[in-house]
Amino acid sequence: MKNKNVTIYDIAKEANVSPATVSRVLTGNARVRPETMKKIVAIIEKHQFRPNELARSLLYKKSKMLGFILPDITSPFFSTLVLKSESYALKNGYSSFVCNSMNSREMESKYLQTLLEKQVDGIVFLGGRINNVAPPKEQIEELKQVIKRVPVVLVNGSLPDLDAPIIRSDEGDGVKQLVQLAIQKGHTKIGFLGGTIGVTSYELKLAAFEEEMKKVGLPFNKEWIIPDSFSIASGEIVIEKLIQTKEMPTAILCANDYVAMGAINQLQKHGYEVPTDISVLGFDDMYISQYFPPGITTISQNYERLGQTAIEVLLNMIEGKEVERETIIPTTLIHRHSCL
Amino acid sequence: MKNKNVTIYDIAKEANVSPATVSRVLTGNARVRPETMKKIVAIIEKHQFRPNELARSLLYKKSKMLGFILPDITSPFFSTLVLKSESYALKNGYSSFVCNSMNSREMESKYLQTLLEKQVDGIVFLGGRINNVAPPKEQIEELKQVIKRVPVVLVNGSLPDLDAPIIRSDEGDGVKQLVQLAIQKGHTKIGFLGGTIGVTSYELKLAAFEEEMKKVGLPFNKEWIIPDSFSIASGEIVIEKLIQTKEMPTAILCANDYVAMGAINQLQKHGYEVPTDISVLGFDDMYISQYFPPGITTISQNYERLGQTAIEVLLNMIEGKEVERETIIPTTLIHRHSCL
DNA sequence: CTGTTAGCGCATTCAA
DNA sequence: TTGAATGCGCTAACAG
Repeated sequence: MKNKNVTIYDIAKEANVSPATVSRVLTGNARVRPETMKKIVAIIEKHQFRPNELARSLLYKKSKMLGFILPDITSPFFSTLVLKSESYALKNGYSSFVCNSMNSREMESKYLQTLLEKQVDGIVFLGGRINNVAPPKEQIEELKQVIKRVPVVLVNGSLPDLDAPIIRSDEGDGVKQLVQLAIQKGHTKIGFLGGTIGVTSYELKLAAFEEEMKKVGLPFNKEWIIPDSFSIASGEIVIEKLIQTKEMPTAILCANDYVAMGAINQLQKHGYEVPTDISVLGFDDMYISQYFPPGITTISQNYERLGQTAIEVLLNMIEGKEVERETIIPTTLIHRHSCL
Repeated sequence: MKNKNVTIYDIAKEANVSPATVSRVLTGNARVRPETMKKIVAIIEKHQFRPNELARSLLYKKSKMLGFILPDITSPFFSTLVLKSESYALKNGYSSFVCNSMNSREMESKYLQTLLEKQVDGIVFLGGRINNVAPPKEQIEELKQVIKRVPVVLVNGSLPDLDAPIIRSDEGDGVKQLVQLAIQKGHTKIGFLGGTIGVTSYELKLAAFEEEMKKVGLPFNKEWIIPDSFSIASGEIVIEKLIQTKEMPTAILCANDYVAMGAINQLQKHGYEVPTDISVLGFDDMYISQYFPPGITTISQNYERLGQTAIEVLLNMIEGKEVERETIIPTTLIHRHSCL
């Protein structure tokens, strides 16, 4: 069986001191006579004693734990963001719970409760309900209750009438950069493919696309706006539909790099070469994108800054400081070879 | 400021009962008069009261928390595995800490300590030091100390002389299936590319490759064994080297799908068509692999079973049951179009 | 069925 | 500089 857990009492007894003194050397919050200290430290080492953080948390009313709620860690966007955030949180002494909701609202609720019960000091919410254009009232209400108890930050999303700080990358501006690039390369017939209707990341990008197209006086052809979802398979589907149209665009913006990959594949199956016959632009700059032939021209979200800022804001809230209601992280155009 | 946390004492006072009674309705471990129950439940609802799990953990000496130590959640292998594991853990009432060590031994050590202090009930260790063929003694020793305090399972790795259960997928058999497939397609000149020397996943696969080649009496040409690492870039590098050899193989096994992708790209740059000129076989069956032209023939590790089994074994250990020292999960050949 | 008490491991008063 | 006592929030005896 496992070692019975050794506590400060055991250490104290062995050192012939009181538990309080052991606690003092552990925290360093009070002076201890050097010899006593040395003796205690030796015994701590000997037993490989580590203080029970749970007990401390109970006392301090601070758990030094953060929760992340996200749809699916398997998606490069979320995994990269979590990686950066977690690393920054650790630097500040916080451990991270990762909760995959699988995009289910019930799971989100369950995890919200669990995180509350575990007494996390803060929650980072990504995707899911905060990406819905019209979320049900109960879902908003639930989160409203949560933020009364623990600080929450929203990344790349929002919820109407919810007073929680938002950290988001400038997706709209990213789309505009893409449109500008296409125009600069001489394209005038530009489509927008993929993305899920009702999901903010799609609606936002589409709105920016329409705005930019109209601003520069280019035709906004509804036939070339074909939503579906954000997967590779979706990219294929969307090309099948595009091919049915009277006329093909010469450049297409895709809702993300997955859609772009599916699109490129499917275009080639139909004999279109990318970028010579048609230019394809992505979004997100996933790890594979630079290698996916011919190399996808895309927008990089600044994951490091996005993650770090989210944690920064969250920690500030935890410390009771005032924080920005919304922080926008710029996006960057990555030139590669899928746009000519 | 935040709501002062309400406790069972507050609930008890408001309901004119003792804290113990409130606790009883919370746990359901003892009968409570229906009316009392109703009253208490109402007050709990009213305050949205949730019991402090930290306090419970302190009492039960069980935190219902699990820790995962892994190099990098951004890698599809790890993220998929974590996703499956976490979901299964949750079904059993456990929350999951995810710790990205970035393949640094110091980070692994730090996280090990943190997890111990947080009183996790068990640890899943993936990659990092347990994937080294010859790890330093201190690293083994450290883990030996850890397993004295908390159950640990090792996934797809091991540490000499460490008494911790191992769950691994049958990588060796996977390689053999690949070799068999190549032979069946008429190949006799087969190479093995990518992978990092000194990392078990490479050494293991290479050994299986050599064994199988010799078993069927095929030439084991050392020129066609070119290690590097497990990245896409590595696949490109490795092809550059392969092209320098006197003679090209007609089929290559790659250490994983990333290497295969890089290899396919680079081969095409040199005018080799996959699979008509050369067959390329991968390993891991990542999400992109089916879409990466021409569709990568590869080996799927059964992530769901791998993850679930790891958690199962860990939970059994936590409950003090005897467990298998080693569990092997079979791998599956996925036929696609990169092997002709 | 319900209340009282004690203790999980720790840090912090307050005295000495 | 050190020790004794207290309480963080909860549950499990033990009485009643």
